Amino acid sequence: MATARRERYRKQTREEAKAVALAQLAESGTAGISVNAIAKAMGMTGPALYRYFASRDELLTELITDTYRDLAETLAQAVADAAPADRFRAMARALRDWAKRQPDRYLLIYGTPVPGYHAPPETAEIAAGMMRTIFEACSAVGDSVGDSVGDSVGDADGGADGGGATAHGATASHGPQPLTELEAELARHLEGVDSWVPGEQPGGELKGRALRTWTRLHGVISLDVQGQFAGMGFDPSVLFEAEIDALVRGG
Amino acid sequence: MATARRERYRKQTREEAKAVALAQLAESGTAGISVNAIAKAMGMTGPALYRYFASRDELLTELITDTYRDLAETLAQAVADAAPADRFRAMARALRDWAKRQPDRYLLIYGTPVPGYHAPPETAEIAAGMMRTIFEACSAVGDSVGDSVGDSVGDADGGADGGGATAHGATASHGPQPLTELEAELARHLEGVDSWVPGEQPGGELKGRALRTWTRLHGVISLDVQGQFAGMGFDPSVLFEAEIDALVRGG
DNA sequence: CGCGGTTGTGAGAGCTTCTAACCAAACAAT
DNA sequence: ATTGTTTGGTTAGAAGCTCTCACAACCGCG
Repeated sequence: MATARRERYRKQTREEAKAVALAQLAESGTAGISVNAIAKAMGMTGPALYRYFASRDELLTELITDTYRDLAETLAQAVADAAPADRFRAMARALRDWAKRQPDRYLLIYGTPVPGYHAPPETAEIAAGMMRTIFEACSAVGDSVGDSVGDSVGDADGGADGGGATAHGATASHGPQPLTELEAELARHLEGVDSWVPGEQPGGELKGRALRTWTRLHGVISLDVQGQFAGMGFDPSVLFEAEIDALVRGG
Repeated sequence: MATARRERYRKQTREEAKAVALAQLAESGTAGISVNAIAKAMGMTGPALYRYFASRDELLTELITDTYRDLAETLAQAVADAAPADRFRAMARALRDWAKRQPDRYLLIYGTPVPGYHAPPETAEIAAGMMRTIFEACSAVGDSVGDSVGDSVGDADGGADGGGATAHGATASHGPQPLTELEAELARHLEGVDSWVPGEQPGGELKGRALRTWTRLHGVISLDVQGQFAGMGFDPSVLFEAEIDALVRGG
């Protein structure tokens, strides 16, 4: 542990740079993040920062993975802290609260993808972890309410082929972008989730419920965060709560 | 009529520039749109284009309003063409088809807002028109199914104050950004919609249904278009249809 | 102490938006 | 037909960006 000082200092300035970048993101959007400006704000010249980040994209990537991790942890924490009966609501509200507290970071991961940027493998892993948390919360709602209606969303239209290499083949056929390694990774993680939920068939009811939960919550959160509700004369949080209720009722 | 040639030519090159910009958008995202590159592709130097567009932002704005108009017309057309009983499904499918056919344009209006960009007044007007179409489709679903359950989403939490200057005051209090004229305009249009639907109270059941329709459809479409479903081993269109069913059933 | 890797600097290439000055062609009017 | 004005295009240049390179300064280790 001799030269640990160097590394500590290095990590420290990296962290500082990311903090400044986050501030720039908050006030000027993704495109407002400038390596030069960050360096200047830190009291050094532009090219110096390239000793710490290979490129602007690498900095953005790190910002994104950090954000993913933060959100995933927040959600998991909310679920862990809540009583089993409240887990679903706790998860949903934690998601919205987090997004409203830092809209730019929400848009950073769920907004328009950065031009040349392609998500690194770590992202898929963390995203899968988040899906796991949502699954957990969804299965918790079953405990408190009972699985009521439940149309299977996964296997209607010649739907989700059984286990095994499911996602691999299926995705390659209809997916807009080619199947990358990270996506295969995510698929593996999701299969793990499928088999992890007791008594849950791949593509079954619970998966559909989790998917709907994800898309519906994202629907109101993303529109809200982007200000699309502005001037419409209603409280987005009321709409959000209504969606939670609908989901709990088993829609 | 005399100098109409000039204007015709002018409009023509503006249109050509926008077409090239759209092509650039499709392959490089929003940030990939470059005035210089467009001009070069049209066979002239960069600054020449500034005779036609005051700034890059103005070009983007025009792209956005065009897109809004296109989508609004597509939706309205789909609703008009369908039998009353099928109007809701037709509207929803038209929305998704349009988005899947040109993902970048969908993200252009519903993705992360462009850094410095602020929507022009026309946008609000067209957006209100789109909401009208959704309303129309939602009221049509009432004809074929009956209004079933229906929790009022607009007026729970001290909810939507009655008519008059509703949206104005309400939005200023909780909206993230300040109330601009265009937002007030949108609010007025929405109030018009409220009173336009026969027997509908402001903030009533139908408004909640339309809002939920919007957010849910956007939820699955936006995640799909951004490739967030990649590698998950299911068909997004099945999920979309399931959401349509849930909405029809009165969720 | 001295040696070596790490960190910072300034210069500069190549890109961007956008302004300024200048020139030519097309239209309008006397 | 010869003016004058408006419009479309050019090159030059400012200010910004990312990113590379060569060089100097420092910090820690032996």
